[in-house]
Amino acid sequence: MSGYFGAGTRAPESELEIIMSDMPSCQFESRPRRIVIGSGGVQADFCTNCSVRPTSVCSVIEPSDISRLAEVAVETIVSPGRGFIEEGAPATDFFNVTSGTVKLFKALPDGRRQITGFAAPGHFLGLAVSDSYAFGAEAIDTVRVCRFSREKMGELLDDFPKLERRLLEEASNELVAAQNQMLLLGRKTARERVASFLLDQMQAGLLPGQPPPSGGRLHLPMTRGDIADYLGLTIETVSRTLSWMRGQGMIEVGKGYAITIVSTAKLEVLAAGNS
Amino acid sequence: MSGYFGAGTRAPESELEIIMSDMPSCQFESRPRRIVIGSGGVQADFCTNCSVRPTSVCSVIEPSDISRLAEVAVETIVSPGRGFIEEGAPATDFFNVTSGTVKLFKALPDGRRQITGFAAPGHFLGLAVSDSYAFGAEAIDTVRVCRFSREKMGELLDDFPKLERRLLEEASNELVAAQNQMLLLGRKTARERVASFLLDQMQAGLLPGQPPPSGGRLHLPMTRGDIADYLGLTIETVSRTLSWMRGQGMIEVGKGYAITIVSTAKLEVLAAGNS
DNA sequence: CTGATGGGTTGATGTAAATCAATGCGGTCA
DNA sequence: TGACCGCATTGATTTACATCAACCCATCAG
Repeated sequence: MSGYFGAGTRAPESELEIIMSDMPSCQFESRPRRIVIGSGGVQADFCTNCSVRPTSVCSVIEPSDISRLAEVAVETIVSPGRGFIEEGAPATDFFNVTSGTVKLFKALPDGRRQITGFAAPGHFLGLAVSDSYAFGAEAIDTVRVCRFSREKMGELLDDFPKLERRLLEEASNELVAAQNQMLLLGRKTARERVASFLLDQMQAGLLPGQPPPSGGRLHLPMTRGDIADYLGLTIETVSRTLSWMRGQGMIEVGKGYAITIVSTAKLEVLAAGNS
Repeated sequence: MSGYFGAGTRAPESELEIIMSDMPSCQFESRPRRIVIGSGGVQADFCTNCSVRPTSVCSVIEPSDISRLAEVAVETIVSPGRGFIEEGAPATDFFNVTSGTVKLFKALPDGRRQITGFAAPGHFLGLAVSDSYAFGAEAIDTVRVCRFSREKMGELLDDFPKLERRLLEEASNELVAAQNQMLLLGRKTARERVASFLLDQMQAGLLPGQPPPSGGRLHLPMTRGDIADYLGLTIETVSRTLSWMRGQGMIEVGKGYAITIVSTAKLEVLAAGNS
């Protein structure tokens, strides 16, 4: 439990290209695993121009020190459906999502799966402490992440105390979200869960760094199966509940991954715990 | 979201005695609320002799600086069933549990309740960030806590960077526990939940700072109702499941709050996800 | 064009756990 | 002493959701 940061034993890797199959955290991936890599951290504006820097943990690093950040960050592109953190594997890296959406999950031996959260751009991954990852992570759509080795992250933390405070803030926010999710999973009905989920997704879209949803229009990148695994339900129940909400005039269900929230008020009544 | 620490506006309070009814976080408490207070932080050995210091966040403060800690800590005794953090109330303080067990919970408007965790001695409370508490806290048995104002805590963090890292570690551990609980609540059956709970409680007893359970003997301070609210079940289901486990020769259910684990192996098979 | 595949919806049926209900038991208070 | 209360256990019944199953509609490969 000591040796919190800097305990990593990862071999130095190329700054410019990585083949995912070399990463131990991807051994469970069965699909073809060629991974495209963005240009590495050679130029300083790699971080300066980062679209999520203003909203991510990196924002606490002063522009004058930005090169330090760029040195240790390796940008990686993960294609849809690909996993890049395996539950239980040695925790060698931290990640910062720069685009796309990631699902985080835990699984039981028989395959039952609980998605513990969705990570949008700006989200920091890998905080869970110990020598191995406590959860898995998989790209939903095309995802870009900044990868930091645990070791180098430790050095950064020593040099930039602000970073540590920011990580604590990040962790605390996660904790609040986790507690809300426990209330949802333990005590809410299917309808309440789906309503809460839709409102949360709308809220997330209103945050800086996300494309703003206009007129209640949501673009959910995840499948019904993902939503079910997130809400502790089955695909069928999610589908039926969405259909019921459509019938109630609460939402409109578009083709593909589009859902439009027609009545926020009705959903809020539901989510708060009425039926 | 900024003004993380040090945003508190709490008036200076007596170091020696506190009446709980003066605390805004206790307005919801209907029972008589006279609270006994331990001798305050006047002498330096207040913290030096603290039984949980070795295992709590306070352990990172050097003995030479211990007086700084004692200055800002106020020891409070909370009697059984009494709440000392109200969900949604202004978050003015942090707490460190020094003895007894605390339940942390969130509630829906109609009274449904989810216990998000039990806090044992050494546990740090209040990490959830924002101006108001995201959860409530209530003493299960007689509880002693060290209280720190948010403001003073901010000063401590500025002066002792190690403290910040320790808090991050604490938060990360909480996060792992929360993820496990999400898996439990979303995907495990009643039997699996109760088995996981019993094993967790045994594990918690093995940690330093807790009375070591001998021969699988557990003393659970919480009621069946608390267990149910923690596991997302009803009282009846918890009771039935414990009876079933007794019938299976997995446990023995004693009078009051005593449970003896007879077969850890059988419980582990259950908890891992077999029926 | 055609069959396969993955995601989604909807219907019929089953079941784990909730709900409703009765009973026991150990405190505590009048 | 007896009435009451909180907590726990156990039984009967109900129900929300899971499971099983059929089907639609894209997309994609051959």
